[in-house]
Amino acid sequence: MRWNKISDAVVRRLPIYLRVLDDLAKSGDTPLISSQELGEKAGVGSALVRKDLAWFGEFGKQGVGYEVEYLRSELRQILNLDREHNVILVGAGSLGVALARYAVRRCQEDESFSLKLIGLFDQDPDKVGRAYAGVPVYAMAEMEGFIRKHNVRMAIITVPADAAQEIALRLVESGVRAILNFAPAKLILPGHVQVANADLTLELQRLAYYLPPGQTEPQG
Amino acid sequence: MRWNKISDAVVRRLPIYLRVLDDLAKSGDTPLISSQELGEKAGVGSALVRKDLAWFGEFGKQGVGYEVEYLRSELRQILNLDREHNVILVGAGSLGVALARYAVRRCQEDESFSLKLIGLFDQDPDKVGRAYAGVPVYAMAEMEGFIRKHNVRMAIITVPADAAQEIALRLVESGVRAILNFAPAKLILPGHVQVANADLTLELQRLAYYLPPGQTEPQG
DNA sequence: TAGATTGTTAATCGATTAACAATC
DNA sequence: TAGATTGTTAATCGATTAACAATC
Repeated sequence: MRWNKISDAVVRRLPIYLRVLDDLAKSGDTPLISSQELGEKAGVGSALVRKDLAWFGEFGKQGVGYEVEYLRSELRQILNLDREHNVILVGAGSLGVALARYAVRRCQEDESFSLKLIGLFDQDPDKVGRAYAGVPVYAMAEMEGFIRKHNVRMAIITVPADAAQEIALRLVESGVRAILNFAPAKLILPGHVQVANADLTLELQRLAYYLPPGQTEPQG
Repeated sequence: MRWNKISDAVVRRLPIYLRVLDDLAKSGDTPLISSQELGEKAGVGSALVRKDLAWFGEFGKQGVGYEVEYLRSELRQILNLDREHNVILVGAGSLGVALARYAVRRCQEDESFSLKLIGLFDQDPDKVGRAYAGVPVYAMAEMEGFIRKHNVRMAIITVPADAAQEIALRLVESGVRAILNFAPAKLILPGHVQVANADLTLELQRLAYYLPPGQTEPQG
């Protein structure tokens, strides 16, 4: 199956639906769910739920709803989460290592996670050869070979902002197609590469907008 | 100044513009910038740049452009980044600690960051009393008092998913108005509270959609 | 059958882009 | 003045919601 031009807004909601279905499947409460209920749990209108799903097929039954297990399995296929993907992380600083632990734990606990972190990369010779959460740290020079050897298509970038663009280009040239970027920098990459920005600074600064402009010091 | 109904999409771009202006101010290359250039550096159309800024005032000069320093200072005011905000972080696990280090470093390096992490909170009695990146860890029981005493309006949540909702409610009841949530859980909170979700799992799963459905194992 | 809920079309809403008069 | 670029209005584009016939 290949779907032409599904909008990014739609794709963004699919993992949310999947999470709801995963929880439901785990609890085993109900074998069926309506677009109404699924919408409520996902924080989305019921019409939008139906429309999103309808892009990919007819998964429901009129008058009945959606079979939880069936829809779950379909969503996993659509998201390519029915098989594992090898992932690497570049930049084994404290954030990188923390994310590595997080990803490894997630992989163990969550059946739908489907992403396997198989290598960390770092400049620092002291870190190379070590391992965090069971994932070895390799030297930057080995990166391209490693990506090709293990068919890595997804990477996480946690290097400083001024190194991010260069690293991203090296990743892409070696075959990486999707990047989760934590560096506070805009990556300029070919259109066939998907980038998700996890720029904490931007998020925090944006939140500050909503803070009432009052005193910051203690009132007492 | 108070602006009624500025859309979230607009607010989201303001920190991006600010970052461009900060870089420009630091390099000192040019005292003026056009909406065209600013747009290019921010990854946004020039018309949209002008429209976004026009919501808040008339900051440019026809035929000339925008004064970098002036626009920068206006944006900082609009985003409430012209004064420091006290921030706490709940959940001093490896991710929490890594984010703490990140925030502290950011605060030292980046003049426009304007957020000061003043406390970590954790359940684990072994962690309470310690400090990471110079920020002390407090017991959960002290949280409400601390928030009120230090007038904390913003918080970062890095606790496990099943604890997130309860923690969020406690934060909000004590006066927190903006939350950056790393827990993979949808927070249900009163409308006056702004939540930014940094749900890594959702981002990674969404990226998997774009991976070509080929073999995951080495081709060799 | 009667009641419920899907898949889909049409209507609405909101955000982005194009265009241009105003003006520096 | 002539050239450039803003601020703003109108046109376009896309995403969400409402409504309903089809059908389980």
